[in-house]
Amino acid sequence: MVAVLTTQPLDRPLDYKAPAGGCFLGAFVEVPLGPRRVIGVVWGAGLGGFDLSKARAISRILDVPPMAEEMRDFLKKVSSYTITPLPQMLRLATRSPGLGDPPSMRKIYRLGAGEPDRQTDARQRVLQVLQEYGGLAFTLKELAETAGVSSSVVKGLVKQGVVREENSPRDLPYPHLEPDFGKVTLSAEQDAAAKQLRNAFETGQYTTTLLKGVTGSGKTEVYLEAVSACLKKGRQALVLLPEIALTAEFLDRVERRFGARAAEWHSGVTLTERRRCWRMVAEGGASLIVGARSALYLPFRDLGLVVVDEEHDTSYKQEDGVLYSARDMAVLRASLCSAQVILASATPSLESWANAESGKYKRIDLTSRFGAAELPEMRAIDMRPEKLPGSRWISDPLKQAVQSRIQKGEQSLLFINRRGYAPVTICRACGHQIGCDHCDARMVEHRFLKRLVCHQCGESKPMPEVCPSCEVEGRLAPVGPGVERLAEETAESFPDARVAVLSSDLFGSARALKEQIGKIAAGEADIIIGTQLVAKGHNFPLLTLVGVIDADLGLQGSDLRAAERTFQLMRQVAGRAGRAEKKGAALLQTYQPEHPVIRAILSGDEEGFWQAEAREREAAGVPPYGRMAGIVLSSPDVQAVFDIGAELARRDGPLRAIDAQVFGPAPAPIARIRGRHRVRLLVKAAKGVPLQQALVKWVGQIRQPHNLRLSIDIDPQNFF
DNA sequence: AGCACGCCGACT
DNA sequence: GTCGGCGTGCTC
Repeated sequence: MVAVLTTQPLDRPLDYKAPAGGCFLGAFVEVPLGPRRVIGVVWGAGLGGFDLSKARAISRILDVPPMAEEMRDFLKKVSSYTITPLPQMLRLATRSPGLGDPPSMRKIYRLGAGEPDRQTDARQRVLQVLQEYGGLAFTLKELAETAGVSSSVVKGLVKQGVVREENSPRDLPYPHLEPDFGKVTLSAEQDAAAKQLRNAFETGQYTTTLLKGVTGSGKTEVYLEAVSACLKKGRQALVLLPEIALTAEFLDRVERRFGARAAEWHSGVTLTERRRCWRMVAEGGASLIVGARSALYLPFRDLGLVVVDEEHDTSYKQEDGVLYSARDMAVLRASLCSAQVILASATPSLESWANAESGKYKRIDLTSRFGAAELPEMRAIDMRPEKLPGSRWISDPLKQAVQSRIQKGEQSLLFINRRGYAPVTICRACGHQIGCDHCDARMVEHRFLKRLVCHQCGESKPMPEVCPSCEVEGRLAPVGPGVERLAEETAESFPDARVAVLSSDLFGSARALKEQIGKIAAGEADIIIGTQLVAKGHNFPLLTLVGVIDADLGLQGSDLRAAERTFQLMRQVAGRAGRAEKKGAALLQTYQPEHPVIRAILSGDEEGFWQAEAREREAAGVPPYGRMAGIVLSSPDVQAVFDIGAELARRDGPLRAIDAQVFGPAPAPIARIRGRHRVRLLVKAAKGVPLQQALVKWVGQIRQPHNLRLSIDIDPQNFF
C-alpha cells in the first residue's frame, strides 16, 4: 500500500495498492479516482486508517524517471511557505503535455537498399540529399524541402524500398553544449569574477552570489563562465529571464558561446517542444535550460546552477495563481540540491542587497564598462513653490527642459511611477501627505465617496477643505495622474510634439508593444510617456531627458518598491546616455527634495540609496526587516466580502499570539475583477515568527461561503 | 477538480 | 407529480 499525491485538490495523498513488482518512491503513476484516471506521484508509504477493501490499485507506472526526493522536498517546502495546497504544487511540477502518453514517435527517412523502377529528376535530388548527408535521418517535411520536391516523391521512393521509413522517438536530446566553444577574452575584472564563481563549484556546496554590474559591464559573459563550469561538472544549469521577449537574443548568445542552442521553457513554447524539454530535463538530455519562472519546477536530474537574470524585476513575483517570488524559490531549490545561485542585476532589489550586506549572499561587483558612459545630470524640482493647479503635473522647469530637447531633435521621457491605482493625497502647497489616524499609512482619495480612505486599514474620513498642516485651502490633490491625463497635458503644452504612450495596459499583445518600442527607438516620437514598463532596459538612443513626474510615491510606506523603481530607472537612463554618447539629464519632481532617499538618488550614491532605503524600511518594520502577508477576499457579493473581512480582522487571536498585527479590511488594489469584489487585509509580523502557521490557524476560524475566495500572498510586492 | 447525492421551485 | 437548480460531500 502506497500513498499517492495527485493533482486533484484533495487535502492529502490517497492510499493505493502498489502494482506487482512494487514501485519506486516518487514514481509518476496513473491511478483511478472515482470514475476517472488521474496522474499522481508515489509520495510515501500508505497512510492506512480506512477500509482496506476499498483500496484500488495503481493503474500503471508512467515511463518517466521518478521524481527526485529533493524535488518532493522542494514542493513541500514551497507549499508550506506560500500556503499553497500540495496538489497545486504538483500541478506546477507536471506541466508537461502528454505526460501520461507513451513516448511520442515520428517517422524518419533514410537511405534504403532498393533501386527505383525509373529515375526522375525529383527522385535523383532526393537520393542526392540523402547521400550528401551520410546516414542522417530526415523528417518527411525536411527531406522534401531540402530536395525541393513534394512529399509524394519521397512516399513513392519509400514504396519501392529506395528510401527507408522508420519510427523514432520524437523527444530527442538537445545538442551537446561545448563548455569551451566560443570562449571570449574577459577583462581582468570579469576574469576575477568568473574565477570566484568557478571556485564556488569546486566546493560542491550551495551558495548564492549577487552579481552586481552596471549596464554594459558584461554580467552575461561572466555568468556564462559559471554555466561553462557547471557544464564541465556534468550538471544542469538553468537561466531565468524576466521576459519571454529576451529569450531569443539570449539563445543566440548561448549558441555563440557554447556552439548550440539551449532548451527553452516558457509559455510561448509549443506543446511538442515543452514535452521534449520536460522529458529531456528529467532524462538528462538537456544541460542548459533558458526560461521563465515556471522552469524552476522542471524535473532536473542534477541541477548545479540557477541564474536569475535581472533579479530585481518585479515580474518574478507572480501576482495571481500560485504566489511566490521566483528569486526566493530559486534560492530554496538550489539550497536543496547543493547548487549555485547567481542573482544578476545592475540594480539589485533591496532584499538581495540586504542579504549580501548581512553575509547571507556573496557579492561580486563589476564596475568598469566598455566605452565611456556618463551618469545623467540629476536634479530635483521642488514642487512646493510650483503652484500647479490641481489638474496639471508638469512643472515649468521640466517643461522648459522638454522644450529644449524637442528643438534639438532629442527625446524626452515622462515617467509615472505608479502601479495603476490609488495615489497618495498631498497638499500641493506644503507637501504634507495626509496620513491615517489609526496607522502609519497615507490616505487616498476615493472619487465616488468623496472621502479619504486609508489604503492599509480601510479607515476613512471626509476630504478636508484646508490642509491640516499649512491650512492653505484647495491645494489637496491626489499625487500621480494617469497616463491618459498626463498625455492630455503633454499634448496641450507641446502642441507640435509627437507624443507616444508606453503603458502595459494599452497593449494587447507583446508584439504590438515591441512595435511601438521599435518606432520610438527609431525616433518616431519626441516625448514618451510611460509607466514602470519603460524601466525594463529598452534602448532608446535619442533619449536624453527623463522627467519623473511623481518621485515621492515610494516614500513613507505607500508603495515600497516605487523608490527602488525610480532608482533603477535612473541607473538605466545612465546606461543609455552612455551608449548614445549624448549626455543625459534626469529631473525628479518632488515635494520632499530633502528626503534622504531622494538625495541619495540624486547624488548617484548607490550604497547611500540602499542604506537610506533600508533604514526607512527597518523603521517601518517592513520587508526585508519584517514580514508581511496580504490576504485578498473576493466574492460577487460586496457586503459578504467586507463582512468576512471584518470578522477576520476581529478574530485576530492566532495573529496576536505571534505579535502580528492585522490591518484592514480595505478595498484591494484592484477593487473589482470580472464582477468579483475584492477586499484586502494586511498582516505585519516580526522576522522569525511562525507566520504561516498563525495565518492558517487564523483563516481556518471562519467558514467561508462557497462564492468567496481567499488567497494569501506571503511577501507581497505592494502594500496598498 | 469532477461527479453523485439530495433537497426545494416551476413546468408537463 | 417530475425536471433541474446548485449546495454538500467524497474520491483510496
